Amino acid sequence: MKNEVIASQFELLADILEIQNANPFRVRAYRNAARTISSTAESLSDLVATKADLTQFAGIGKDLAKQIQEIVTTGQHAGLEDLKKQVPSGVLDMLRIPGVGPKKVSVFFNELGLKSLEELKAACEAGQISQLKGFGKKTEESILANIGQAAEHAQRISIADARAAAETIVEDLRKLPEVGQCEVAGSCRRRKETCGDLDVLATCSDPGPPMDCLAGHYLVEAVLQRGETKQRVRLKTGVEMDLRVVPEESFGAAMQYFTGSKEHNVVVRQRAKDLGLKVNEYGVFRGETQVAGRTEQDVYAAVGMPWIPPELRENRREFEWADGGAIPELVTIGDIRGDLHMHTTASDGAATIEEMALAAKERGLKYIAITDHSKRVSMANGLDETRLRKHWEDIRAVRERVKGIEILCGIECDILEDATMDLSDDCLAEADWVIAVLHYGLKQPREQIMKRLMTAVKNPHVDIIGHCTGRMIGRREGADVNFTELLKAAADHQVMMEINAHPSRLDLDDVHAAAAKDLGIPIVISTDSHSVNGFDVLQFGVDQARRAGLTAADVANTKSLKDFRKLIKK
DNA sequence: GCCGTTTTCGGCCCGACTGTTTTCAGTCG
Repeated sequence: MKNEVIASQFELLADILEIQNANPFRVRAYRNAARTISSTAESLSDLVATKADLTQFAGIGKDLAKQIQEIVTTGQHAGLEDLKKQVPSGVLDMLRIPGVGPKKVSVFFNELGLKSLEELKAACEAGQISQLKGFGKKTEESILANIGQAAEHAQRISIADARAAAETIVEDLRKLPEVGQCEVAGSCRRRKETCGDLDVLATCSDPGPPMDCLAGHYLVEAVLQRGETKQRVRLKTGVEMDLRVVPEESFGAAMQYFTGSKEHNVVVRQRAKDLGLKVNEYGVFRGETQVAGRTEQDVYAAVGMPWIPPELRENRREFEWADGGAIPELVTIGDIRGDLHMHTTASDGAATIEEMALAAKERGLKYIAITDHSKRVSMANGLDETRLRKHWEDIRAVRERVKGIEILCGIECDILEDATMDLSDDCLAEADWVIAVLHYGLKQPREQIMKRLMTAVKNPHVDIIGHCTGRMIGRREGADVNFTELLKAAADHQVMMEINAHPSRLDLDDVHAAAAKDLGIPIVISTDSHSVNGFDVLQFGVDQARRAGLTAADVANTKSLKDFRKLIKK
């Protein structure tokens, strides 16, 4: 059972308890637990099987440990099943309507007996909602206007789309003479792989000009809220953006506050409280006196901490590192010297070997591996052994012509559904660099997926596992991988792990890349380029590595080719 | 429901905006 399955049961439990007006701290305990569980690299299923102590995890106590055990061993949660009988799922759907929360849903369900979005819509149209105490016409209209959004799936956008939109708007706001500083905050600044909404901060003595600029921006569809300091808009892509305008002396505090994550900030504010201080978006205060706020460095210093890179602000290990006085010096894009996953016209790429090599050289790379598809990926014109050997000859010929960059003869070899490799060992043995990947049969049961991955890891010629789960973010789930088993085997067999930099893959994710690092497994950040522009995605892979707390020393392709080769097992 | 070098009980982060109200509750981030 995947950790996400357990986490989603706790989320559901929290939703129902909220509608039932349960103790809000109890609700939060369930949400915290859900978050902890889904961001844990180890499989709770496996931990339960080995009778490990689950209370080792923050936010999991005796009671929740027992509940997890029940879910894992019986496949369900009896308490949750009871609660689901009391609150129909259609009632929970109402929580997804913007502006509608548990209190309002509770009134709709308990006083009007509404059990679905359809019934709620009909009640609004009949004017029943505005008759309720504490409700008025505006609420009724707002529900009607927003109920459609609840029916759709809450869509998060990729970090690539998020950055493109947010950075465009920030650049335009900065052009205003009245605006001082302007920056992207929120999950986009933390480089989370997807963003639910966007946050932008600006300093300006008068919030009017930046707000007017945003309201009239070509990317903006509608203004949803506008107050003294905060404006909320919906972009034409459907994603919402908050603009906050703050004074200069509060900019650092506002950046800290609105970069989040929420969980990180809870800890920061708790620590401030312990020191007799209060942290809000305007600064750090002792009583009425502001003691910090102009820069983020000042804010962290005031609560006794070094500045923490935004990518680490998830309340995972950053506080432990800060307390130890050693925040890791995270890898940067400038550290990357080689790219070890790319395609050419030999399979499904758009550029020739030479064009890719020249483009890579122009970007300052010192070495690359050409890794076209193997024959199983027929759709992508994958190579059989005869074509592959000819392709490698072509690569060697390009080596002679293009100087100043080293080119490895590689292959992206499929791990077939029956747990054999798509190419023979003899063929793989001739390669400089072998990436093993899953493309097909991603929905196979966990046992078979693991059998396939273990075949690859144990193969003497496989150097790295590429885009480990095969997920496409927002489009399809990845394979059910037992990471504890896989990473241990990779460490034992000297197999590296890839962070695929494509924004819809970013696989390994941050949590599993951190787990790989802990085991000493070299990580390679690769672009999986299919054209000369494909190299542009490198930053997203580096960002994922930074979120995992990786330094340049943890990333194999920051090394010279000579030192990189020492990490290859053969 | 979790958690504890002031604790096993009594805490659990903080403020803006909206809509409904005459001072605040609900929602959101």
